[in-house]
Amino acid sequence: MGLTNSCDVSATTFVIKDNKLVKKDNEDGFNNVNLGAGKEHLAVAVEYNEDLLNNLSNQRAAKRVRKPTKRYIEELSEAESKEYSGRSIASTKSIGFRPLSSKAHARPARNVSLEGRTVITRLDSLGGFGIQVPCVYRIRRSRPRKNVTALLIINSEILELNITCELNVLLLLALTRLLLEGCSLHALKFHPSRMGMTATFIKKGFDVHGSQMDNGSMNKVLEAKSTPEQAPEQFVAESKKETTPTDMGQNMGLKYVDPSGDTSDDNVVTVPTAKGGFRRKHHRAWTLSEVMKLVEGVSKYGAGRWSEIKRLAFASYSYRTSVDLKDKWRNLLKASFAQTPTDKGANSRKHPSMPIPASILLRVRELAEMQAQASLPNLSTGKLSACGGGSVNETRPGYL
DNA sequence: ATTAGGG
DNA sequence: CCCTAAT
Repeated sequence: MGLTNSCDVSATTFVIKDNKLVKKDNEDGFNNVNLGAGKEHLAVAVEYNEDLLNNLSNQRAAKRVRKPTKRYIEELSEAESKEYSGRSIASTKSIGFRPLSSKAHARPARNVSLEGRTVITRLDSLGGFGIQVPCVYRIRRSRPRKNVTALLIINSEILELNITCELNVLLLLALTRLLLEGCSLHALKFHPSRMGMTATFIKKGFDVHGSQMDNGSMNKVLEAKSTPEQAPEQFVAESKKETTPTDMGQNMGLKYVDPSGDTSDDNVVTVPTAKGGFRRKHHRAWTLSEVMKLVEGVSKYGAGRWSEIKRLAFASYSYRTSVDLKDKWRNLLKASFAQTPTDKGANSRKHPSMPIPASILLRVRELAEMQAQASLPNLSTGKLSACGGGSVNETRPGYL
């Protein structure tokens, strides 16, 4: 199984030989792992940081004070990369598949303990197999900050796979299925694309080096696509149907199903950073319905309960994070209180985005005042202002 | 993991 | 929208 990582880290190639996983260009050492046979004990787990037990927060009485923000990236990236390369060199073997102790067995448990580490997982049924996936799959819009270590546990053999966050779950699931189906892999290729990462599984018997990839006439090529904004649950197994009837089941892939019908571009623009570097910035214009949902959410659950609102009102919008909601609310607030006057340069734009209906801004203002009241232990028997709905300060300061 | 704020 | 600091 040739695993060619064309990403940012080093490329390593693996090949499957007689049910053994063999590192391609370095045939010695650790890397013979039995991949064949049995389907019973299989688990896919992804390690995740666990030092956090959510504290129920008390009332935030005063404004949180913050240390002067230390600006990130370049300064830090150097240190980070230094650390990373150091570690990487120290354990070159850990790049790619690596067998670990086979202590951990499998009866699907909530936590899998491996060499002192505890992996917190959730049992998930995918394609009829018991597969453990991380409890929390944080969706990051951009490249994951750091790699995570994924563990593949097959027949008591444990493979460690270092890949980047967004990619791992998907790939592991796809790979797992392939292995369970008894499909012998010959190679696994990764190729980054605009929309994320694409992995191609090549069935055994296909000589990658000898022929062209796109030729693939009689060869089974399986694909798995990963987009940073997609959650694993949104993938469904799919049969590719281009096989002879007898080959059924050997040809499968994973296909993404976008709930919002948005399979397309994510509007990424690169903006220069203060330190001369660049960073990517996504933009997704807020639609009116999104704004309304946000307002509704705030009215129901209260401003500040962003994760709640996200879960309950924005479940279908994978790209709106709780932070996005918070930011948008802040903007709405600003807009709703922005007093009228002379629309500034805003409307001089060519295609001014649709202004937020005054009614909504009004609602925002009401909610804002309401919540402000609620959080303050008012001394004056707070019957003072009942959030008078009649105030009319019509403006159009806000835009979607 | 979540939330508040600054940029 | 992105990023960090504080919870």
